[in-house]
Amino acid sequence: MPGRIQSVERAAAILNLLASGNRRFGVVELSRFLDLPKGTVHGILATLQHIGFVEQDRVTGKYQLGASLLHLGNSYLDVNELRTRAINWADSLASRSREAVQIGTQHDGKVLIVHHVFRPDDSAQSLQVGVLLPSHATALGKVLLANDPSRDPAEEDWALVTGLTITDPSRLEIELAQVLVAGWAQEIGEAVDGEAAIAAPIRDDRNLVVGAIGIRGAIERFSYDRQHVRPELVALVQDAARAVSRDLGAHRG
Amino acid sequence: MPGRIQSVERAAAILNLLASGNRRFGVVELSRFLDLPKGTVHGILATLQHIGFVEQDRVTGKYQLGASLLHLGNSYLDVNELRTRAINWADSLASRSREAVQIGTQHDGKVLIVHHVFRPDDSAQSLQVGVLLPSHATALGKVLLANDPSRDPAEEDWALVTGLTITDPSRLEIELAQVLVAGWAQEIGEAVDGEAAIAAPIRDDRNLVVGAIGIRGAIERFSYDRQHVRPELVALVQDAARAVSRDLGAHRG
DNA sequence: TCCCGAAGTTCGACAATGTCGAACAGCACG
DNA sequence: CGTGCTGTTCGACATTGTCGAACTTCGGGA
Repeated sequence: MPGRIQSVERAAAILNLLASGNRRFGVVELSRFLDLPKGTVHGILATLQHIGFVEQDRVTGKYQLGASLLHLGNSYLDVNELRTRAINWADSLASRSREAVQIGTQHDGKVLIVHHVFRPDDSAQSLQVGVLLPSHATALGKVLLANDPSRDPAEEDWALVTGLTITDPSRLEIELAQVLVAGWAQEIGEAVDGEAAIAAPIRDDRNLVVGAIGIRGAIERFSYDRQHVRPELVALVQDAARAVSRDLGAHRG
Repeated sequence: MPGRIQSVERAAAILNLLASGNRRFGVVELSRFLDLPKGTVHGILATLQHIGFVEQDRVTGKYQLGASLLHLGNSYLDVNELRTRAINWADSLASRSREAVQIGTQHDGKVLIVHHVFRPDDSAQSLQVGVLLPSHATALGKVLLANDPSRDPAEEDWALVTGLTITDPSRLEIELAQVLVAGWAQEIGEAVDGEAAIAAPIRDDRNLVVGAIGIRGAIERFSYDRQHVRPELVALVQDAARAVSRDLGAHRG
């Protein structure tokens, strides 16, 4: 019988639910979400627990994600070609720009951060690898959206992240069109209050955009008028993006 | 039918295999490892690919881990109580000791790093969250082994990591006994050439050891004679461990 | 103190489900 | 142009997971 394996898909649905709120879930709660008998859900949970993908709180009986997933996620980083190739250039971009560097891929309509270099000379930063960020509010996301031919612009609805986030679809489309021709994107205070970012696309050997690299930091260092970012920084990001693309086998630009 | 769900366990076995070498695996290769028909393996892989847990190289047809796992692993960190409670104390330990801080849990006989604070004023460090380290060669691991009542000392065989790694079981047992009474462990050049580490146990509300916190850095800063570490550093680590334990609800020191 | 409700867990019958292995298709090498 | 690898498809079979009712445990009200 060809097709998807039901129990594996259900197990994945449970894991995704568990990942969706940072809290523990009960059996009946999960069974309501998935519209499945609680006996069935319990059986899957018992299996997932046995393999370490979920853990059960010994006092409340509720379930949460398990430690094995942390190691699996980390192992993914080792085989991610984009990240492997980009690491060296990311370090260099960080030291030249003196800002934090992020590398992201499109995942599920959002931006998945696969690499993060801290800003030099500043250790009070939190690590972002593995985080999913909203596409429309980040420079990385705008680059990925603008270069994604297979998306449906009408479909999504964009949530407000900060007061400055672009939520109007038509205004976003205009900006994405500009990003596409310019070859880079900016973002000023749209994702985090007081922070700005710049990003440029990374292309593979078929010249398809497979990711984006960018820098992020305080608005004051990125922009003098809170409208336009400093061209020197844009040039640094574009140089890094081109260098990574070349490493991945891209031919043009 | 109570018990484990076969297909889910098989899917997990495939994921673990894929995580075990940083390379791509073919269908037949996996089917040989698991002793399953390749049709079966292919069906599971197709499902795992559909849910984003594995990805297929479009040119070679081989499989590797998928990006969804990175996000799931990161989500695990949000619900990990040990990590949540320990973060603040870890930052403080890092700034007091001026060394990199690690927090680890026992997982599969090894040490799983769940949190990592970079050494202040030094940005050339690689992130370790999600990494599995050998127990017998690290200070964190020694603390966890010494406090694990359910392990079988005879069973394991300890691999050489550096020239200084302890591989003799009886010598290791003696050291673990000392760790247990002293309440902390050291490690000098046994995991990484030129690096030393100190760790102490973290206890939960039942006074069981659920993790360990420690610092790691260049041997020269940790020890003057390459035999004993500086007592001031040990005191800092023990203070931090006690503080985290108190946060977790532990009663006695 | 008792009862009720809601939680997590167990269990067995049923049939839907995943498994198996042979056959197919595509590629690289000789 | 065959030969030996891949990864993939397919259908029959019976193993396997699913379902839902019954059990147990816990905690809050009455």
